[in-house]
Amino acid sequence: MGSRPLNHPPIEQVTVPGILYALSDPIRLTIVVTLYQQKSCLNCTAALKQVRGKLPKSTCSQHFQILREAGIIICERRGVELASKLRLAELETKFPKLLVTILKTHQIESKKTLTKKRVRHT
Amino acid sequence: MGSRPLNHPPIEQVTVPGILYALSDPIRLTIVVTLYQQKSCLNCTAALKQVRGKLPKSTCSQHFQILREAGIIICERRGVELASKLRLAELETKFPKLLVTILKTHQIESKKTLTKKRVRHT
DNA sequence: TTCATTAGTTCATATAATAAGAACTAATGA
DNA sequence: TCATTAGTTCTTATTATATGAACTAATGAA
Repeated sequence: MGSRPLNHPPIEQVTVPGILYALSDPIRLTIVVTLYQQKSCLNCTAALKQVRGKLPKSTCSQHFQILREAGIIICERRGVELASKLRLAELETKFPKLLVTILKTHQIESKKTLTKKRVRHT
Repeated sequence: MGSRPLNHPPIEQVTVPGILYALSDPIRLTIVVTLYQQKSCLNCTAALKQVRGKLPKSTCSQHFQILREAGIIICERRGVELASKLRLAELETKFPKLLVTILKTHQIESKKTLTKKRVRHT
Protein backbone atom coordinates (compact mmCIF):
# COMPACT_ATOMS: atom_id res chain seq x y z
CA MET A 1 0.00 0.00 0.00
CA GLY A 2 1.01 3.62 -0.15
CA SER A 3 3.33 5.36 2.18
CA ARG A 4 3.17 9.09 2.64
CA PRO A 5 0.93 10.63 5.23
CA LEU A 6 -2.58 11.60 4.17
CA ASN A 7 -3.09 15.34 4.09
CA HIS A 8 -6.53 16.64 4.80
CA PRO A 9 -6.95 20.38 4.48
CA PRO A 10 -8.57 22.07 7.46
CA ILE A 11 -12.10 23.15 6.62
CA GLU A 12 -11.04 26.82 6.61
CA GLN A 13 -8.87 26.13 3.58
CA VAL A 14 -11.63 24.46 1.61
CA THR A 15 -12.94 26.69 -1.19
CA VAL A 16 -15.95 26.74 -3.47
CA PRO A 17 -13.88 26.67 -6.68
CA GLY A 18 -11.85 23.80 -5.21
CA ILE A 19 -14.99 21.81 -4.51
CA LEU A 20 -16.43 22.54 -7.95
CA TYR A 21 -13.23 21.50 -9.60
CA ALA A 22 -13.08 18.23 -7.70
CA LEU A 23 -16.66 17.45 -8.64
CA SER A 24 -16.29 18.48 -12.28
CA ASP A 25 -14.99 15.07 -13.25
CA PRO A 26 -17.73 12.49 -13.90
CA ILE A 27 -15.80 9.71 -12.19
CA ARG A 28 -15.17 11.74 -9.06
CA LEU A 29 -18.75 12.88 -9.05
CA THR A 30 -19.87 9.25 -9.26
CA ILE A 31 -17.59 8.34 -6.35
CA VAL A 32 -18.99 11.15 -4.25
CA VAL A 33 -22.59 10.34 -5.13
CA THR A 34 -21.93 6.74 -4.10
CA LEU A 35 -20.44 7.87 -0.80
CA TYR A 36 -23.44 10.09 -0.24
CA GLN A 37 -25.98 7.39 -1.05
CA GLN A 38 -24.48 4.62 1.03
CA LYS A 39 -23.66 6.90 3.94
CA SER A 40 -20.60 4.85 4.82
CA CYS A 41 -17.00 4.44 3.81
CA LEU A 42 -15.78 3.42 0.41
CA ASN A 43 -12.35 2.29 -0.69
CA CYS A 44 -10.61 2.53 -4.00
CA THR A 45 -11.35 -1.04 -5.02
CA ALA A 46 -15.03 -0.70 -4.23
CA ALA A 47 -15.13 2.57 -6.14
CA LEU A 48 -13.61 0.88 -9.17
CA LYS A 49 -16.57 -1.45 -9.25
CA GLN A 50 -18.99 1.46 -9.21
CA VAL A 51 -17.45 3.03 -12.25
CA ARG A 52 -18.52 1.13 -15.34
CA GLY A 53 -15.68 -0.16 -17.47
CA LYS A 54 -12.14 -0.64 -16.32
CA LEU A 55 -10.51 2.34 -14.76
CA PRO A 56 -6.85 1.78 -13.85
CA LYS A 57 -6.32 1.80 -10.13
CA SER A 58 -3.59 4.41 -10.45
CA THR A 59 -6.15 6.75 -11.96
CA CYS A 60 -8.67 5.91 -9.27
CA SER A 61 -6.09 6.54 -6.60
CA GLN A 62 -5.43 9.99 -8.01
CA HIS A 63 -9.12 10.79 -8.09
CA PHE A 64 -9.35 9.98 -4.39
CA GLN A 65 -6.35 12.17 -3.77
CA ILE A 66 -7.99 15.09 -5.56
CA LEU A 67 -11.21 14.62 -3.58
CA ARG A 68 -9.20 14.46 -0.38
CA GLU A 69 -7.16 17.56 -1.13
CA ALA A 70 -10.27 19.49 -2.13
CA GLY A 71 -11.62 18.76 1.35
CA ILE A 72 -14.51 16.62 0.22
CA ILE A 73 -13.50 13.32 1.78
CA ILE A 74 -11.59 12.09 4.80
CA CYS A 75 -9.49 8.98 4.37
CA GLU A 76 -8.33 6.58 7.02
CA ARG A 77 -6.16 3.51 6.72
CA ARG A 78 -7.78 0.28 7.83
CA GLY A 79 -5.35 -2.49 7.36
CA VAL A 80 -4.51 -2.65 3.69
CA GLU A 81 -7.49 -0.60 2.73
CA LEU A 82 -8.11 3.11 2.70
CA ALA A 83 -11.55 3.92 3.94
CA SER A 84 -12.94 7.21 2.66
CA LYS A 85 -15.97 9.08 3.78
CA LEU A 86 -17.60 12.42 3.02
CA ARG A 87 -16.91 15.45 5.23
CA LEU A 88 -20.60 16.07 5.08
CA ALA A 89 -21.19 17.81 8.40
CA GLU A 90 -18.24 20.16 8.06
CA LEU A 91 -19.09 21.03 4.48
CA GLU A 92 -22.71 21.60 5.34
CA THR A 93 -21.71 24.01 8.08
CA LYS A 94 -19.31 25.98 5.94
CA PHE A 95 -21.23 25.77 2.66
CA PRO A 96 -24.87 25.10 3.47
CA LYS A 97 -26.71 23.10 0.81
CA LEU A 98 -23.87 23.27 -1.67
CA LEU A 99 -22.77 19.66 -1.77
CA VAL A 100 -26.21 18.17 -1.38
CA THR A 101 -27.65 20.35 -4.15
CA ILE A 102 -24.90 19.33 -6.52
CA LEU A 103 -25.18 15.66 -5.68
CA LYS A 104 -28.94 15.53 -5.94
CA THR A 105 -28.93 17.43 -9.21
CA HIS A 106 -26.41 15.04 -10.62
CA GLN A 107 -28.25 12.00 -9.33
CA ILE A 108 -31.38 13.08 -11.17
CA GLU A 109 -29.42 13.87 -14.28
CA SER A 110 -27.32 10.73 -14.34
CA LYS A 111 -30.37 8.52 -14.42
CA LYS A 112 -30.77 9.68 -17.97
CA THR A 113 -27.25 9.76 -19.34
CA LEU A 114 -24.46 7.83 -17.73
CA THR A 115 -21.10 9.43 -18.31
CA LYS A 116 -18.13 7.21 -17.84
CA LYS A 117 -15.18 8.76 -19.50
CA ARG A 118 -13.30 11.85 -18.71
CA VAL A 119 -14.82 14.88 -20.32
CA ARG A 120 -12.76 16.91 -22.71
CA HIS A 121 -13.10 20.55 -21.83
CA THR A 122 -11.81 21.78 -25.18
CA MET B 1 -13.62 41.77 -33.37
CA GLY B 2 -13.80 38.02 -33.72
CA SER B 3 -15.21 36.15 -36.65
CA ARG B 4 -16.47 32.62 -36.18
CA PRO B 5 -20.08 31.95 -35.27
CA LEU B 6 -20.90 31.67 -31.57
CA ASN B 7 -21.88 28.17 -30.59
CA HIS B 8 -24.32 27.78 -27.77
CA PRO B 9 -25.07 24.23 -26.74
CA PRO B 10 -28.77 23.38 -26.56
CA ILE B 11 -29.85 23.01 -22.95
CA GLU B 12 -30.18 19.23 -23.34
CA GLN B 13 -26.45 18.99 -23.87
CA VAL B 14 -25.59 20.98 -20.77
CA THR B 15 -24.25 18.74 -17.99
CA VAL B 16 -23.61 19.07 -14.27
CA PRO B 17 -19.89 18.24 -14.54
CA GLY B 18 -19.63 20.75 -17.37
CA ILE B 19 -21.20 23.48 -15.28
CA LEU B 20 -19.02 22.65 -12.28
CA TYR B 21 -15.92 22.72 -14.40
CA ALA B 22 -16.77 26.08 -15.90
CA LEU B 23 -17.38 27.51 -12.44
CA SER B 24 -14.29 25.95 -10.88
CA ASP B 25 -12.10 28.82 -11.99
CA PRO B 26 -12.18 31.85 -9.67
CA ILE B 27 -12.19 34.31 -12.54
CA ARG B 28 -15.08 32.64 -14.31
CA LEU B 29 -16.94 32.35 -11.05
CA THR B 30 -16.44 36.07 -10.47
CA ILE B 31 -17.75 36.82 -13.95
CA VAL B 32 -20.83 34.69 -13.37
CA VAL B 33 -21.47 36.18 -9.95
CA THR B 34 -21.26 39.64 -11.51
CA LEU B 35 -23.72 38.65 -14.22
CA TYR B 36 -26.04 37.26 -11.58
CA GLN B 37 -25.86 40.31 -9.37
CA GLN B 38 -26.40 42.94 -12.02
CA LYS B 39 -29.07 40.93 -13.84
CA SER B 40 -28.01 42.33 -17.19
CA CYS B 41 -25.44 41.80 -19.89
CA LEU B 42 -21.72 42.07 -19.46
CA ASN B 43 -19.00 42.24 -22.07
CA CYS B 44 -15.40 41.19 -21.94
CA THR B 45 -14.06 44.66 -21.28
CA ALA B 46 -16.46 45.25 -18.42
CA ALA B 47 -15.56 41.86 -16.98
CA LEU B 48 -11.90 42.75 -17.09
CA LYS B 49 -12.64 45.67 -14.79
CA GLN B 50 -14.38 43.41 -12.31
CA VAL B 51 -11.39 41.14 -11.98
CA ARG B 52 -8.80 42.80 -9.84
CA GLY B 53 -5.39 43.13 -11.45
CA LYS B 54 -4.69 42.96 -15.13
CA LEU B 55 -5.97 39.92 -16.90
CA PRO B 56 -4.99 39.76 -20.58
CA LYS B 57 -8.00 40.11 -22.82
CA SER B 58 -7.10 36.93 -24.68
CA THR B 59 -7.44 35.04 -21.42
CA CYS B 60 -10.70 36.77 -20.63
CA SER B 61 -12.02 35.95 -24.07
CA GLN B 62 -11.24 32.28 -23.50
CA HIS B 63 -13.02 32.33 -20.14
CA PHE B 64 -16.13 33.65 -21.83
CA GLN B 65 -15.83 30.94 -24.43
CA ILE B 66 -15.66 28.25 -21.75
CA LEU B 67 -18.71 29.68 -19.99
CA ARG B 68 -20.54 29.81 -23.28
CA GLU B 69 -19.68 26.26 -24.27
CA ALA B 70 -20.63 24.97 -20.83
CA GLY B 71 -24.08 26.44 -21.43
CA ILE B 72 -23.91 29.02 -18.67
CA ILE B 73 -24.09 32.17 -20.75
CA ILE B 74 -25.58 33.32 -24.01
CA CYS B 75 -23.59 35.80 -26.05
CA GLU B 76 -24.81 38.20 -28.65
CA ARG B 77 -22.92 40.64 -30.82
CA ARG B 78 -23.88 44.26 -30.37
CA GLY B 79 -21.79 46.31 -32.68
CA VAL B 80 -18.19 45.79 -31.64
CA GLU B 81 -19.16 44.39 -28.30
CA LEU B 82 -20.21 40.94 -27.25
CA ALA B 83 -23.01 41.09 -24.74
CA SER B 84 -23.23 38.06 -22.47
CA LYS B 85 -25.98 37.09 -20.12
CA LEU B 86 -26.78 34.12 -17.91
CA ARG B 87 -29.06 31.35 -19.16
CA LEU B 88 -30.73 31.56 -15.79
CA ALA B 89 -34.26 30.44 -16.63
CA GLU B 90 -33.17 27.48 -18.71
CA LEU B 91 -30.65 26.35 -16.15
CA GLU B 92 -33.11 26.72 -13.34
CA THR B 93 -35.59 24.55 -15.19
CA LYS B 94 -33.11 21.82 -15.98
CA PHE B 95 -31.07 22.01 -12.77
CA PRO B 96 -33.25 23.58 -10.09
CA LYS B 97 -31.30 25.57 -7.49
CA LEU B 98 -27.92 24.44 -8.75
CA LEU B 99 -26.54 27.67 -10.14
CA VAL B 100 -28.08 29.92 -7.54
CA THR B 101 -26.81 27.77 -4.67
CA ILE B 102 -23.30 27.81 -6.06
CA LEU B 103 -23.33 31.54 -6.70
CA LYS B 104 -24.76 32.46 -3.33
CA THR B 105 -22.34 30.20 -1.53
CA HIS B 106 -19.46 31.74 -3.36
CA GLN B 107 -20.71 35.27 -2.78
CA ILE B 108 -20.75 34.67 0.95
CA GLU B 109 -17.36 33.05 0.84
CA SER B 110 -15.68 35.62 -1.35
CA LYS B 111 -16.48 38.42 1.04
CA LYS B 112 -13.82 36.91 3.27
CA THR B 113 -11.08 35.90 0.86
CA LEU B 114 -10.81 37.36 -2.62
CA THR B 115 -9.17 34.98 -5.02
CA LYS B 116 -7.78 36.52 -8.13
CA LYS B 117 -5.37 34.13 -9.69
CA ARG B 118 -5.93 30.81 -11.27
CA VAL B 119 -5.92 28.02 -8.75
CA ARG B 120 -3.41 25.25 -9.12
CA HIS B 121 -5.15 21.96 -8.74
CA THR B 122 -1.96 19.98 -8.08
C1' DT C 1 10.00 -16.09 9.68
C1' DT C 2 9.37 -15.96 5.15
C1' DC C 3 6.47 -15.45 1.31
C1' DA C 4 2.43 -14.47 -1.38
C1' DT C 5 -1.51 -11.56 -1.64
C1' DT C 6 -4.02 -7.45 -1.40
C1' DA C 7 -4.65 -2.57 -1.85
C1' DG C 8 -3.00 1.29 -2.97
C1' DT C 9 0.92 4.71 -4.23
C1' DT C 10 4.52 6.61 -6.98
C1' DC C 11 7.04 7.14 -11.27
C1' DA C 12 7.57 7.99 -16.15
C1' DT C 13 5.66 9.70 -20.15
C1' DA C 14 2.48 10.77 -23.74
C1' DT C 15 -1.38 13.68 -24.42
C1' DA C 16 -4.36 17.53 -23.37
C1' DA C 17 -5.45 22.04 -21.31
C1' DT C 18 -4.22 26.79 -19.82
C1' DA C 19 -2.22 31.54 -19.81
C1' DA C 20 -0.74 35.28 -22.12
C1' DG C 21 1.67 38.08 -25.70
C1' DA C 22 1.44 39.02 -30.64
C1' DA C 23 -0.93 39.27 -34.72
C1' DC C 24 -5.36 39.52 -36.72
C1' DT C 25 -10.37 40.88 -37.76
C1' DA C 26 -14.87 43.03 -37.81
C1' DA C 27 -17.81 47.08 -36.65
C1' DT C 28 -17.94 52.01 -35.91
C1' DG C 29 -16.97 56.68 -36.30
C1' DA C 30 -14.28 60.48 -37.60
C1' DT D 1 -10.27 55.80 -46.09
C1' DC D 2 -8.34 55.30 -41.81
C1' DA D 3 -8.03 54.98 -36.87
C1' DT D 4 -10.21 53.02 -32.87
C1' DT D 5 -12.47 49.68 -30.26
C1' DA D 6 -13.45 45.06 -28.77
C1' DG D 7 -12.64 40.69 -29.25
C1' DT D 8 -10.54 36.49 -31.45
C1' DT D 9 -7.02 33.44 -33.03
C1' DC D 10 -2.28 31.81 -33.06
C1' DT D 11 1.83 30.34 -30.84
C1' DT D 12 4.37 28.65 -27.18
C1' DA D 13 5.74 27.70 -22.51
C1' DT D 14 3.84 25.70 -18.49
C1' DT D 15 0.84 22.71 -16.09
C1' DA D 16 -2.35 18.89 -15.61
C1' DT D 17 -4.17 14.25 -16.64
C1' DA D 18 -4.34 9.22 -17.67
C1' DT D 19 -2.22 5.05 -17.44
C1' DG D 20 1.11 1.16 -17.38
C1' DA D 21 4.95 -0.36 -14.70
C1' DA D 22 7.42 -0.57 -10.64
C1' DC D 23 7.09 -0.11 -5.80
C1' DT D 24 5.46 -0.43 -0.79
C1' DA D 25 2.96 -1.51 3.35
C1' DA D 26 -0.29 -4.58 5.92
C1' DT D 27 -2.11 -9.29 6.33
C1' DG D 28 -2.40 -13.97 6.33
C1' DA D 29 -0.85 -18.26 5.50
C1' DA D 30 2.70 -22.13 5.54
